[in-house]
Amino acid sequence: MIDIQFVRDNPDVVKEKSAQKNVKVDVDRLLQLDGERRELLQGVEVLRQERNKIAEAMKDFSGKPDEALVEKGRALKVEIAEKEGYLGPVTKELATLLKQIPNMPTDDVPVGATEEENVVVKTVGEPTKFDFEPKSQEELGAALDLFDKERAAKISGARYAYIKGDLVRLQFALMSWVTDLLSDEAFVAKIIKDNNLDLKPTPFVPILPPVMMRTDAYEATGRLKAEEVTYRLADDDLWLIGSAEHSLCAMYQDEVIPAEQLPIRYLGYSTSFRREAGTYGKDMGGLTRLHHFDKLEMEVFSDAETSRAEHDLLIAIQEYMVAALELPYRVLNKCTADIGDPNARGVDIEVWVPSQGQYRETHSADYMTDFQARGLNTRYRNQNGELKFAHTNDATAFALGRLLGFLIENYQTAEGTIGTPKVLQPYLSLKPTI
RNA sequence: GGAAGGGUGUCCGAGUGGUUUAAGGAAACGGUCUUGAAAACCGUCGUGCCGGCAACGGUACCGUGGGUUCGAAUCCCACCCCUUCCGCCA
Repeated sequence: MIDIQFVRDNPDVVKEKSAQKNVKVDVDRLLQLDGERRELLQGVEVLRQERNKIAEAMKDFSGKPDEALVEKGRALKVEIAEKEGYLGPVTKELATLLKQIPNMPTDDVPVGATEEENVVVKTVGEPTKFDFEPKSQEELGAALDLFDKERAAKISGARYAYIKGDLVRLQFALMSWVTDLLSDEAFVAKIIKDNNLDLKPTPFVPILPPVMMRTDAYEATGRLKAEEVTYRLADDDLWLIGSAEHSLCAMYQDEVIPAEQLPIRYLGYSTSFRREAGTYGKDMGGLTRLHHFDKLEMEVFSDAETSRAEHDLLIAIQEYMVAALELPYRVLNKCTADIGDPNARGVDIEVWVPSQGQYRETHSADYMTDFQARGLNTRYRNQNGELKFAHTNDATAFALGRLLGFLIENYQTAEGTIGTPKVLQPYLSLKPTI
């Protein structure tokens, strides 16, 4: 949620930046309601003050009530109820409009109307070359018996898979590697130093979050989409999370975090559930787009002063990990239309996919400033003793399903087997296929 | 699924109609004492909203929403959540 004071002070900025995000908002109506609400509120508060004065006076008459005062109190009660009746709907509509306003993009977010206008910041490595005809992940999967979508379709439907054998071991190796890496303070310190960031080297705490969330908490995160996007367990008022980020960012709802505990860095692991409605026919092959996939996700709570550096840290870690896997990749600075409503900034990393001859998204990094925490009422007390809304950042560590498919394509050999990335070799002692 | 207990400030916890401006304790912060620290002692210490340049004033808030009352943390109704025990169970 945005700060209403910001809207009052900068209505034109809000209009302009909302439009850049393709979000329709009625700022004029919002401000009109805000004015009405304040006027009504003052009227009500004056009456409440009178009522409180009567109550105060009545304290002295305990035992023998003053009929005149009682009568005045009765009249006030009716009047207050009437005015409060006007206040209710105005407050409600105002809240609805306020929730529709997206976070303001930072100045270094390119303005664009569609994802076509995302800006490629850099490209690292050359598209993988093969001196043989490379196979697609579907072909590799079939040849090496790494996943089975036909049987999954029989029992669950389209967009499900049985992931098997060495591909499972590859996933576990990736998970172990990343968990060890990010839990290591020296590693975090190194990335901070290499990127000239002014941050504490607090390591990431591995965490397994709940995969179901209540409606109220989910809504507060700003991440709950309609039932077309998120799976709902209607009988229990629960939703299946679309990312570990969703239950991680809600962890400190209605809490005040002591400043010395910041930053809090988590490495969450969970299965991510997505209905993928509206994507019929898209990415039907392989493991690129399934109804659920396992994902390692970084989540950071920080103060306002360091949150942008935390964002840069997460991107640097992402790059480090993709580069360590020796995958060709590029980094995109997403344009205003492509970052989410709660985002102030968003960066994607895309990995080269040989069978598609293009880069495909495997990572994203989201910088929310205090927008998300305001909705969740997650605060911290700064050194001056003031309460501030926390700043949140999240970023993909690895979206395993999709990454596994892209990884095996890049690592395939002329013999039809798959090589093992160097960094995973301590975790993976594979024979024939990998 | 059955039964019982409970939701109060950063935390613990008292509080069954008006001196609640929420007792008391802890933590935190400031000070006294001390070579320094600890301890002890003294002091400060809730949040949101509205108005105000500010000092400050007003108002709301004791799980949520209704209700009773001149007046509700306190009484009534509904709901939500947590804990414990039983049942089931990886």
